[in-house]
Amino acid sequence: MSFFKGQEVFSIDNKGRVSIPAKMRKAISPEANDTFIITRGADKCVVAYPLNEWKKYEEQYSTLNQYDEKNRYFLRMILAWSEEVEIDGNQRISLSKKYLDFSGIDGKVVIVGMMDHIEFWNPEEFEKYLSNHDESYENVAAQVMRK
Amino acid sequence: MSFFKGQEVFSIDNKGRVSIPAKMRKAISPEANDTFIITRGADKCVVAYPLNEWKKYEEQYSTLNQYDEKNRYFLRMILAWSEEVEIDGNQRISLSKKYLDFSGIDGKVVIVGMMDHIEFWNPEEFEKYLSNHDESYENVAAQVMRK
DNA sequence: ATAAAAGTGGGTAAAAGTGGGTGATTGAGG
DNA sequence: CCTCAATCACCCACTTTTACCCACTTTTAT
Repeated sequence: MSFFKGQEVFSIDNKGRVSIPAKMRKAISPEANDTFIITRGADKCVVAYPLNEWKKYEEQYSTLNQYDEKNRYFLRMILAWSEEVEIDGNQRISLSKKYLDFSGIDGKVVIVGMMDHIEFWNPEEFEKYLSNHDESYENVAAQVMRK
Repeated sequence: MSFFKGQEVFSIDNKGRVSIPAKMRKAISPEANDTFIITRGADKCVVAYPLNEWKKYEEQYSTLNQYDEKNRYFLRMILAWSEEVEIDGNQRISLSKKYLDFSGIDGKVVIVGMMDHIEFWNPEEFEKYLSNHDESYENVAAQVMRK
């Protein structure tokens, strides 16, 4: 199982191409078959799951009853935003326009490793996100990790 | 098994022809034999099942008790609206008039991958559908994916 | 210090998406 | 039964986007 971590600031060129940081690349399982699934994050960022990690979610989705209205809505939201991309010969993926628009990414991008996936942020948005949390890191950590 | 995903905005010409998005085309199994079954969706959209996926539903349908009035209604709605089409030399299918009328599709169409099938929406109707869901995506996601 | 790997940028051939013409097929009306 | 119009299948043509290759600079490893 993959476990991504770390943070990098990389360029994104005018074709939407971003390199996958070498350190994170090492965490990709061969089962991913050089393929990522891109989708929107819960926050204002774009996320990329290696194929093998994504498949775990696919399995869950397939068990949902499509005759239920709520389930259909959920599936449409998830799936409509999802797209499969392959890593090119230069270890890059390319993000299509809708993802750049959604996240406001342009020119520079912050890449964050988040365990089973990678996140792409507009650098200013990432800054803003961090500073919007008035609670101290220690406090949140204490709450989250309470047994 | 096929797994469609993604969302595209494509043109539909005055002959009713729509390209199958290349990304979704890659998810079609060869068993589908370049054939789709078109029918109406549960919502105001047109749906297309690759032949092999449709056959799974056919099996389910044939187990339904036809002496039950509700079952008969359901089967008539599904089957009366179903039609088989083949992908042409340019990777397109053509939607006959009744589907365009039902869904209000004209000129532009939103194509959504939904696991075992593809959906075709009038862009405005799709917008409306999304905005009619007052519940936030996170909320629904939390409910649906609750273990 | 040098070689290898990582990150960045650009050119080009192929694929994808879109539109139209034509001859065969069908089906309604005379 | 025949005719004409509408529909459809097939072919070709064009534009835009994507995939693939090469090249260069910077960083890392030995």
